[in-house]
Amino acid sequence: KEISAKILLSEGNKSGESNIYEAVDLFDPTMLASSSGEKSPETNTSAFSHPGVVPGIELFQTPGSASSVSKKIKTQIHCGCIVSFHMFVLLDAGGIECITCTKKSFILTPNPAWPPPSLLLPGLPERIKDLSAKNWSSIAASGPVPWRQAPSLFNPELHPKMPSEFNIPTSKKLSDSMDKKENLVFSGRLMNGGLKGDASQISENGSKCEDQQSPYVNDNPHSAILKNEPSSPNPDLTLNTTSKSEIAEHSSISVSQAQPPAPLPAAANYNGVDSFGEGQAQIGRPQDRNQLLPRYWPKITEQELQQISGDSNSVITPLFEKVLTASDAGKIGRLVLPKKCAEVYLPPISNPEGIPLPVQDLKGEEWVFQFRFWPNNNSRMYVLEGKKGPVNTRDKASAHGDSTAKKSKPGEVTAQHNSKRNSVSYSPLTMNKANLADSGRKSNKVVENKCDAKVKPAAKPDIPIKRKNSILGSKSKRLRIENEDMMELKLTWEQAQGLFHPPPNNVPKIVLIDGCEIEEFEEPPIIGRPTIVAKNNLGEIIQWAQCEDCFKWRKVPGYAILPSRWTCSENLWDPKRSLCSADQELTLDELEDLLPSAGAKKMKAEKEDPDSLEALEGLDALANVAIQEDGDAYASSSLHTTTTKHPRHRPGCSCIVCIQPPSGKGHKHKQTCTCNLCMTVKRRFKTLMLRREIKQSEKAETARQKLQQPEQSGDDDIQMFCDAGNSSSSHNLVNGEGSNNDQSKKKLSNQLDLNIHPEREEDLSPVLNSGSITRMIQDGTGGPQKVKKISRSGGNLVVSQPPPPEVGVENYSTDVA
DNA sequence: CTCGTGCATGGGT
DNA sequence: GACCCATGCACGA
Repeated sequence: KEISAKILLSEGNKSGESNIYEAVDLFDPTMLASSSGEKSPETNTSAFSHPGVVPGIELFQTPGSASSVSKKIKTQIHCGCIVSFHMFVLLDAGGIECITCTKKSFILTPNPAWPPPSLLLPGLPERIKDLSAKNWSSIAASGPVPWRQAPSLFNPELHPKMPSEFNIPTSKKLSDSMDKKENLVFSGRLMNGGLKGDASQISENGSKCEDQQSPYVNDNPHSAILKNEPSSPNPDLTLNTTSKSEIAEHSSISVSQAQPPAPLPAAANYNGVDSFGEGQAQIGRPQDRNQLLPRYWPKITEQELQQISGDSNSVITPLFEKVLTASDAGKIGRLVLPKKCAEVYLPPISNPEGIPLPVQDLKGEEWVFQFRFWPNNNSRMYVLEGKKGPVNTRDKASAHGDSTAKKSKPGEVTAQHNSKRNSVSYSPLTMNKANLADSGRKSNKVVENKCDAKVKPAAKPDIPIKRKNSILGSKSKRLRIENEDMMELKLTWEQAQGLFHPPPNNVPKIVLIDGCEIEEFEEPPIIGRPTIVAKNNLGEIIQWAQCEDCFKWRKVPGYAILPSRWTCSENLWDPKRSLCSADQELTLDELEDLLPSAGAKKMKAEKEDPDSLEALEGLDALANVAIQEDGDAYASSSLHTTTTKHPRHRPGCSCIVCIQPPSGKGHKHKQTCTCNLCMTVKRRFKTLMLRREIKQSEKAETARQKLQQPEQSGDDDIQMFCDAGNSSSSHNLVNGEGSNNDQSKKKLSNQLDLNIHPEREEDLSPVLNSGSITRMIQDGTGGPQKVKKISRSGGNLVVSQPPPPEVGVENYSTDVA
């Protein structure tokens, strides 16, 4: 109830020499409490607790001292009357008139630029309607009124906007704008505080604002106006012809918007030059207000302005107003400024760093904001930074009804806020009503979030409010990884593990977690070329490494750590085979035995035991399934799938660590295991594979057609070697000898993996593509690009279908991704 | 672990 | 479809 942390910023001074932005805070717990008809401020201690009560900022300009202004204009005016400076209006057509004469002429000369009477209130001259209650009262009000209070009446630029403001919104428009407008409304209401009723109040909720309505709302406002009651507080003309309920039903926006509470003589004043008495001759920023969306138009009332200007001699020109969002009011201390507002009213900045912007609050306290921008989508986002102080101060004050400035703890405020909200502001009914709940939520969102995090459960709302941006909500899309991507991630990671070598001379610490031995190294691993570790005839540990150039496998000592790119020429240990021309020591069969690839295993398994093959596939797929299944935990599972560190895993866990023991020490689940987990995995894997096969057959068909094209079959410059890792693709082939191996060629021709969509790189089948650490090597010979996509996992090297020439190989790095 | 910063994202206009 | 802008979030201090 108590907070409208409205920050009012004033710009400039009379001379226009320097623009000093004045932050004026209208917050007044007492006022607000009374305005909302609620309890004393002491009991309403939270910030933004009222639904729809939102903070806002307004920017004002202070061109100069009011007193000097009044001297100027307290002279004879066009109509011949001599009036005080606050008793006149500036005419659309130019010139000024005293209030009395203006009233007469209103009736006689409606403004043709205005909307047809049908859009307005029947029976009222349009012009009078535009003279909102506030305007009117401003004009008519007694006491010092700054020059700028000659309202929009005399600013022709404002008029084109007016028709839209008067439009009775259709249902959608109404509802769309309801919440935002309500924010304004509430803001306005709170701004008004105990001052006067505001027509806009009614718009939010008929009942809610009854106690605050101006008498003119219910009574005959025409008479009020025609009577020219100086004390008339913001009577709202547009409300007069309808009952309150009707208003509440369908016209809140037009009400709140129809009469900008503080219509601005915008153009005449923004340059900081006192144009008073000089009509429209001095137009500093002619583009000003019309460039802004109406929602940024200042809504401050004259009374509020008076309050702000107060004793100071400055005259304040509202520039724009923004209802603070949650993030604006959050503890980050950043306030996003509407772009147009920033560009129109604030000093131009070219450096993202921005400039310091001195700002004064209502109490005269000075703050320095950093006015800056962020590049954003070829555009800019303007922000005020460093507002933490003022905002926190407001929080504190609002939370405790204490105007002394102390740093607040968001949590406190939050808790109070929430409990307040629960007890008063929100009920299911309320929340269902129009957009009220939305607006309320909006204003409260940041607080809610804080609450969730920091406040004891008791403070949680009774009514669960679905957090729009919950982790599972729309905002989490960035976190979502498509299943296939997950598999790719998992496999890629798995492959990457193969590139890691333990740091030399570093003895691992063996950690036992749930029976799994896990090696821990103090030093980070070395990323090197993956090799196949084996034993020679003497039982010594050796490694088989594949040459980057000729793809032949060379024997290197077990302790050797090879660079990620390694060729025969670097084979220091076997000079005989330090040239690519040298024969490969291993036969293909030997290599097949060596390679722990799924492909190789499967080829054998297929012959021996179809069932075990299925089990093998099932286990291979288990990781994928685990990832797919475990939606919430996918991140952790995908990240931990192949690491040997998984402190949280436990028996029964379907994560990869539980399924696959570290360092190839055998399966935790045997291939023939028929436990629930394995059976589930098998079952699901079958489904998965079935789907894939359907997909693949479609793609294969397409690919076959492509391959049958002459230019494709004749131009085989591109070869892609791609590892299927331990995926179960049966299309893959171990290629031990390179392309000059007849057998391989035969296999290659028969078993080309046709999963790749010939047209699109991203269409690579997950089975084939996933898990591959690819290396695209661009042939430097020019002409048709020769690409070899090589990838390995666990020493497995698989040849897959050559991609089409149009694949953008230039984009691929020649380094390991 | 918290906080600040800067950018990215995506819903809304 | 372009733009705005509220806010999420990665990253570094």
